[in-house]
Amino acid sequence: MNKPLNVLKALSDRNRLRVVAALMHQEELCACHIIELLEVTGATASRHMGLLIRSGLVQSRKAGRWVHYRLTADFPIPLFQWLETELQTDPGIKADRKALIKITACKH
Amino acid sequence: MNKPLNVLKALSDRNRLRVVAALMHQEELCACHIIELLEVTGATASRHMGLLIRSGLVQSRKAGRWVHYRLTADFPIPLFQWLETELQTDPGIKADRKALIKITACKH
DNA sequence: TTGACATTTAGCCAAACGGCTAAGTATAAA
DNA sequence: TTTATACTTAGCCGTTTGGCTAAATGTCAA
Repeated sequence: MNKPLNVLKALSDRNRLRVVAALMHQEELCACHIIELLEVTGATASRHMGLLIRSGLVQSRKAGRWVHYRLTADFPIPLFQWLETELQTDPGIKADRKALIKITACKH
Repeated sequence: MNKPLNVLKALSDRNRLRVVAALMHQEELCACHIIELLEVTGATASRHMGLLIRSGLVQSRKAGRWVHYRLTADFPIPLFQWLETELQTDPGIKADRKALIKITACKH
């Protein structure tokens, strides 16, 4: 049960869940956007993203000095559905979405 | 995002996931069955079950000296679906199901 | 090639977690 | 009412986790 367990562990941290929630409505996010959103150091953000990648939920794309993250094509659909309904009305997530509008305004 | 986060945290432990997987095919399990399945002390099992209950995934029913656990009626359906497909073929879970046949043979 | 910038890796630290034993509570049986 | 049984709560202890800073890596610009 390692695969589903790793997925559940990956999602069972507030900041990682915030990133996944953001990627559910954002297609792609640069590392620096995630740093700004979570208000953590680059090192911390990088470690979180590494864990999400190893869980198979997220993939990364390197573009020059920047790294862009997105959900993988095989992100489990039922999980996506459940998160969508659960997080739709969440105040924290709604605040994040609002914050992301400003954060992603500066393109890389 | 506390509710979904608590659900994810509740499921992100191997032993708790094993219990939930068991309850997906078992309707109801007594505490002593869970102790036998996980091979942990009663105290440890009790703490895990308390956490699952507080997450809203599991409910308990006291019958005399025994406590029986089952999934709640509002166990998230997409989550159930996903776990079912992911765990269906898992060797550990299959072994658990087999073990449960013997464990639940003695009725309370 | 050098310098600046974006990200990752290594290593430290406090907090959270999961196991245990021992003690407490509740119920049934003697 | 006493004793045994089923579970929970409290408290200890080693491991994991999530944050940080500092150092390493990789890429672009000057």
